[in-house]
Amino acid sequence: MLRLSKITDYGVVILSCLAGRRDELLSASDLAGTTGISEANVAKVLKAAARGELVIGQRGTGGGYRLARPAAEISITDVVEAFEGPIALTACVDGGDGSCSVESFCAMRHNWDVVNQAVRDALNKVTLKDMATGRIHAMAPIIDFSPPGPVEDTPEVAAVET
Amino acid sequence: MLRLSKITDYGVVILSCLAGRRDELLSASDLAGTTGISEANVAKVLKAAARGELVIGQRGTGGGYRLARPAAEISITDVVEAFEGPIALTACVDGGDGSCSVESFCAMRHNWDVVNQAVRDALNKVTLKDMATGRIHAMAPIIDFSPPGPVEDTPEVAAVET
DNA sequence: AATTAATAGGACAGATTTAGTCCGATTACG
DNA sequence: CGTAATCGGACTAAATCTGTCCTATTAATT
Repeated sequence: MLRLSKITDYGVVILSCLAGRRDELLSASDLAGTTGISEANVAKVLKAAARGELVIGQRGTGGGYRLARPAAEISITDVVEAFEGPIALTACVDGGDGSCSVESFCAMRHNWDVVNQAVRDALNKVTLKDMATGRIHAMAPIIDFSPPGPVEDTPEVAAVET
Repeated sequence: MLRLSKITDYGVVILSCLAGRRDELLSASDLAGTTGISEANVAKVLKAAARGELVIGQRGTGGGYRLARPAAEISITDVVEAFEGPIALTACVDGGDGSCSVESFCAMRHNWDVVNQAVRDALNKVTLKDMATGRIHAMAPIIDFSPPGPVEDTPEVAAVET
């Protein structure tokens, strides 16, 4: 079901919370209070986020965390990839090792790559700022795969060939 | 990493294989031979696919499976949802039960819904026929969230408001 | 009628992954 | 020097996934 782990789920909530308070240092326990997530989990999430360079931690008395970049420049793709690694819907993607038992079928690999890219791009269009404040109103996600011919309904096609 | 379970992964391979041979009855062991997936797993996948009404099983001698619909009418969304249930990136979606500890933050729920829909739509554009034979060439997945204004670059916007 | 080839449904143990907690080390401020 | 924080990792329990097997059921063939 394309599930995200809870850590990532928490991450989006916590980072969105930080997004609203740019330039403020919020401690893990502050954020635990605000979000209702247990302090231990908030800490875990923030440590991971710091490693992923999404937030910057300030140690010591009065320390805390703040976003490493403006909220509008951190996408859901960034967050998801920081917590869960590269976005890929199938195991049959990264390094071309022989993990796929049936090489003949791996013409599909190319197609998966493109599908993965589409998902990545979709998530990339939503930023922490949107999650925190905005309201996403509509989307027109289009995967065009008409072989050589003209594009069906989107005039501007971002070629994603791998 | 937005991982699909292996069963679903197998499912796409196996169903794509069936997609090439419309109107033929292929047994589980046939497909195991073709795909290199163990017979037990192929059987498991096909049983699930039959329950999900993606394929139709014919019992008895000479029996086997065939796609329930033309390959071009079965999307990756269909397959994924058949094997893994509804596509949703966060737990905070279905039935509005109070599983989300922080109601105040669930303004995000709306945004997640839209993101989920975008992913669903992206996967919906790829069919088993494409996976089996075609080559997806490009995609332009767009999530537009400019609040009230006109759409950025796609003229035809499928309004996805929940 | 018996046999055989196939799907249908589910039970099951083992392996893997995830979730949540906790402890010690490090850093910075007063 | 003590306190308040981040940082890094270890650890256990729970949940999930994987792969296999067993037993029905169904249909064609002999």
